[in-house]
Parts: sequence; structure tokens; C-alpha cells
Amino acid sequence: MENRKTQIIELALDLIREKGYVAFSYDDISKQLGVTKASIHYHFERKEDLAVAVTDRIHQTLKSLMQSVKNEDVPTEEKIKNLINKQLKLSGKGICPISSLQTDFESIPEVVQLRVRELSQFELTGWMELLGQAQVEGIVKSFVDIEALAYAVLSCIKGSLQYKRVLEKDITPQIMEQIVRMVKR
Amino acid sequence: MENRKTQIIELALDLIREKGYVAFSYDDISKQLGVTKASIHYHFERKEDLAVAVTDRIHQTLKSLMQSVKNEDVPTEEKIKNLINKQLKLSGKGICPISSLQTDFESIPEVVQLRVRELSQFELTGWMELLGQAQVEGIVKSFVDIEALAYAVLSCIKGSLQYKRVLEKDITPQIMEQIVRMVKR
DNA sequence: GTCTATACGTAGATAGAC
DNA sequence: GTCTATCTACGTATAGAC
Repeated sequence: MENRKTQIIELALDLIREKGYVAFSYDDISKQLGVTKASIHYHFERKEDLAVAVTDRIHQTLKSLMQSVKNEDVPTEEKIKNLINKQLKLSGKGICPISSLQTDFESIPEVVQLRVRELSQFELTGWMELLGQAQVEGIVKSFVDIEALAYAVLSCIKGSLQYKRVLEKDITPQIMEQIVRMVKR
Repeated sequence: MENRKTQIIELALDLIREKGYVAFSYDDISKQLGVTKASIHYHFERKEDLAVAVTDRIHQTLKSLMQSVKNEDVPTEEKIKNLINKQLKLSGKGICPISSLQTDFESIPEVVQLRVRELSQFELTGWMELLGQAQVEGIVKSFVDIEALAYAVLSCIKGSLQYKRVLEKDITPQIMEQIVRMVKR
């Protein structure tokens, strides 16, 4: 069953968004799937193998998401708003999975650390390209440091998800507004 | 030894900044202190007791830090820069401890969840006061939503620490610049 | 592929001696 | 206060049957 592998990755991703790499266990997954832990180990021998599969899945999702936004036939400003919204949805019911793995950075295996680093860089670069385009079009002022702006935009997206969960208050529309203001000046 | 209690809290705080609540153990602390685990349990019977002590310590530090910034005899714009810098230093060698606890939110005991929620709100309110003052003085434009701005500023501070660790690249000066730009327009 | 059984380590916690 | 000893639970992982 190649589909079981996918199910496991999907569940692991959910758990990482919910409670992080360290806190989730093969037991969590096996119970939700109605099989034994040993069965999960058949598909992913070690936990780090599963984690790598999860980062690959995130990478892939992020890639197609960024592609689709860039190919949209709308003004760059709309693209930016759309990318923010799509990234917010990536968090599912929890926080951003990349943020979660970044926070657990010192506890994750080296192979996973490498993937998380690449993933973070990839996400950042994608945003820099879009914001760079906005700068060419004059939406972003010419003196603005695009790299710093990309860091800020991503930090705001991820931060809004953290605060949403902890304060039980959805301030994403306000934050979104704030990001747009940040970009347009 | 009332001092031992403080040592333990300090070490636990370091460990939370480094790898989070779930990943750190009494064994980590006891080894660094050269005593046994049982000895740590004498001072803090349960792990959640220690975690509560840590959140109290953070609250206290944050409070005095914000007080001192507000009492400085410098322009509001300088106060903002100073508070950013002081908050960045709160992370020690790891990330912001509040962020770390926020990420572990679903895995921490209820008493600790409550403290983290209060702490997050306290930090946010402190920033809103300072930014509100800046708005009165015309540094922040009158149409800007101060709450959203505070979320954004905090997200950027915490985000810069995450990226610093993962990408092994210190972009805090750039981010700082970006935050100031965000505030002044 | 999934099961049972099991090994091995570690984590949080307690009892009682010193 | 700190120790030794010990408990119980859980997590990761493997062996071998079905």
C-alpha cells in the first residue's frame, strides 16, 4: 500500500504542526491509523526517515504553491496577498510546520536539520523573488532591503499563527493588513 | 540553599531557549549541576512546578526591562530601538523562551499554558503602550493599528532569532532596520 | 503489510538513608 | 539537601510469525 505511506506522512505533518517533532510519537500515528507501532516502522524504519519524508512533502507543497501564485494573471500586489493566505493555510489546525521544526532544531537529527535549513532558505528565496518583482514595479520602495523585508513578512505570517493559538484570538486579518502596509512603503 | 533554586531555574530557562520544554529533562539539569535528579525533585517536585517558576522568572525580567526602557530619558524612537535590542538579548544562546513555550503549547501542562498566555499578553501590551506613545508623538502614523503593529514587531524580533540559528546568519541588524522602517511609516 | 512480543533506553517521580 | 535505589511509563526500534 503506497497510500499508507502517504497517510503516515500526512498524519506526522499534522502532529508536527500540533506539537512538534520531539513530542509526537509512532504511538500517536498508529492509534490514529488503527494499526500497531511495528507497522509504522515497516514504512519508515526510523523516526528520522519519517521526518525527512515530511520535510520533502512540505518542500513539494510549498514549491507548487509558489509556482501557482507566480503564474497567476493578477497584479503583483494581489499575488502577495494570495501567497500570504496560502501560507497561512499551510498551518492546518496548528502552527506553521517549518516554524515548528525550526524551534525543535537542536533536537532533530542532522539529516532533518539539513532539510529544515534548505526549506527555510527556499521559502525565503521564493518570497524575495516575489518582493523583488514588486520592487521593480515600484510597489516596494527602491531603498528597501528585500531580504530583510522577506524575513519580516515570513516572521509576521508565522507569528500570527503562534499568537492565534495561544491567545485564542485570530488577528490574521489585521496582521495581513500590516504586512501589506509594510510592503507598500 | 535558596540559591540552588535560582540556579535550577536559570538552567531550565537556558534549556527551554535551546530545545524547548518537552525536550529538556531533569537529567540535563542534574548533570550540569553535578547533583542527582532526586535532588532537583527536592526543589521542584514536578516538572511543571519548575516550568511555572521559569515563566515567573521571564515575566519578572520582562517587566523590569520594560520599566527601565520606559523610564529612560531619551526620545521614544530610541526607546523602541533599545527595547528591541534588550528583547533580542533575552534569547541568550537560543531563541526567545516565550516563543519556545508557545510552540510547545499543546504539550505543556495547563498551569504552564495559562502562564504562557498571560506572558504573551503582557509582552504584547507593553509594546502597545510604547508604540501608542510613538503614535501620539506622530512617529507612527495615526491610521496604523497599534495592536497589529505590536504583533508584527514582536513576530519580527522572534523570527530573526529563529532564522539566525537555523541559517547560521545573523540578520538581526537588517531586521532591526526593517522594524524601524515599519514603525516610522 | 501487519501482527505479537520484546529489548533497551530514558523520563518523571518517590522512598528512605545519610 | 543530597544521596542510592527503585518504580512505572513511554519511546524507539527489532525479530519473527502470520
